[in-house]
Amino acid sequence: MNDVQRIEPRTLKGFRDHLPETMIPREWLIETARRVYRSYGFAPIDTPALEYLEILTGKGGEETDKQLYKFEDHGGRWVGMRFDLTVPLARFAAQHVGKLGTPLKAYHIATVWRGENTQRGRYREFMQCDFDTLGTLAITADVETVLVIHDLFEALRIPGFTIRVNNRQVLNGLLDHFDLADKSVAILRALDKLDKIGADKVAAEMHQTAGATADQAGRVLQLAELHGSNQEILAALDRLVAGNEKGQAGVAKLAEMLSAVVAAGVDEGRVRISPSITRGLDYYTGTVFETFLDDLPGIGSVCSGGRYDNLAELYSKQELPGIGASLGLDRLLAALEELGMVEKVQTPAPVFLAYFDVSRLHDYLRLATAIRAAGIGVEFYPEPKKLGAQLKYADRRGFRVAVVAGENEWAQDQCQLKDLASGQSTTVPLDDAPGTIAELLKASPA
RNA sequence: GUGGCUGUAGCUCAGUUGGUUAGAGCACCAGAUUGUGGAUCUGGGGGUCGCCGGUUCAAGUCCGGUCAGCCACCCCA
Repeated sequence: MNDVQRIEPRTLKGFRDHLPETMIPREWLIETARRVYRSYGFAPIDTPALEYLEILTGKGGEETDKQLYKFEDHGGRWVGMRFDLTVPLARFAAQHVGKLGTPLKAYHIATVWRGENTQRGRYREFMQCDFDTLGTLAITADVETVLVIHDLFEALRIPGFTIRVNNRQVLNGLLDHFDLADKSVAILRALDKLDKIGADKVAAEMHQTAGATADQAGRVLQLAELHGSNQEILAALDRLVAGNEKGQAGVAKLAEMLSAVVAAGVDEGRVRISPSITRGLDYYTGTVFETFLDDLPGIGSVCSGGRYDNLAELYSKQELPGIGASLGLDRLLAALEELGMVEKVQTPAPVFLAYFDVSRLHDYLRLATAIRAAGIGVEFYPEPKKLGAQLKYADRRGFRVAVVAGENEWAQDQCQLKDLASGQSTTVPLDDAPGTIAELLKASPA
């Protein structure tokens, strides 16, 4: 029995186990996202983890192809594990839009895989909570996307967050004007680093990778470096894109979106026009979003997305523009943990039932059933250990109420209800227990 | 993928120029208190010093490799 060959238990780099203390808040995040998405009429969908490799390659850019987990399956097919949820959604929509019709509003909460180097809040396996609107170019969809992000972070009770928005058309318009349109990916990528490496280095990179002249780089940077209130930035953008049709359209959309969002009741401070936000993925065409936590901007965007009007054309002749965003569940959770906003509750059931009088097993089980029938979760301790030890366990695991019943209580058809936070206990008739517990839980919400 | 830092008990960490049987706090288990937790005291269990190899009479300590974590680049949720 002791001479078996033991295998070291371990997990792959970037892949993690999830213990109850993190899985409980994780599920809460998922449930909250689900609730908010549904409240806007988004319907759940799911797609396979594996796709034909050709579906996944070349849609997000060179870099994403490098990070893709791919292999040959047992049938000799080249397959890849989904890298995000947007590309599979585009395939899904192309395949099923005939049946589902448009506009198609869907949410998708699932795991994705990227074979890149790990860091805090960056894993090789992580969960995204996407919601998307397909089949409409209307600005309403862009507006709603911001509203959903806003409602989501409000529902998550996150006090400080900022949704940064931009529109790629603004910059692309300028690049058309310079005949640099085909280099827009390289330009945007360089621009995205503005906050980190500064204007001089960005200009140098633009020259090197996109062949932009110093004057052109300067004009682009001038646009990206704008700061001030949303209105000031919009006014400045307006001047910079004067005479450029596409750029003007982009600025107009930004303005229209912002005013609609404010009209819908969003505090304008939550939404900031940020001309340097461009997103690294190649498929975005218009509006783009990134959401940062004010207290932990360094961890990066926790909810990003944008408009991708051409993505589905790779799979279908039908026009299928889309817009959506993705909550980075695992990154957000890592951030909340670091900010001390994750409560260390280790039990999903609020009530603890001590096993005390061995001869009354059936009575304990009946009592537990009655409490559960009232919609309250109960954990029954499996062993008739010393009461003190059981209460200690209940305390450590974060139960709110302990139910204690021994020989004396059973003899009188009663039980003791103990509020574990205050230490106060009351004795009630067995029949009243579920109701009284409900009141106790209501009186001291977790 | 590249570079830097780190890796000793479940957790946070000590460990002297290499030198007996590797320690502490917290956590865990038992008891003091045979029906009442979060306090105190006493006792107890738990360590292939990440892993593999090398140098040495001797390696937790030095060297190489490897795996993992963190940081930067890159990119991104």
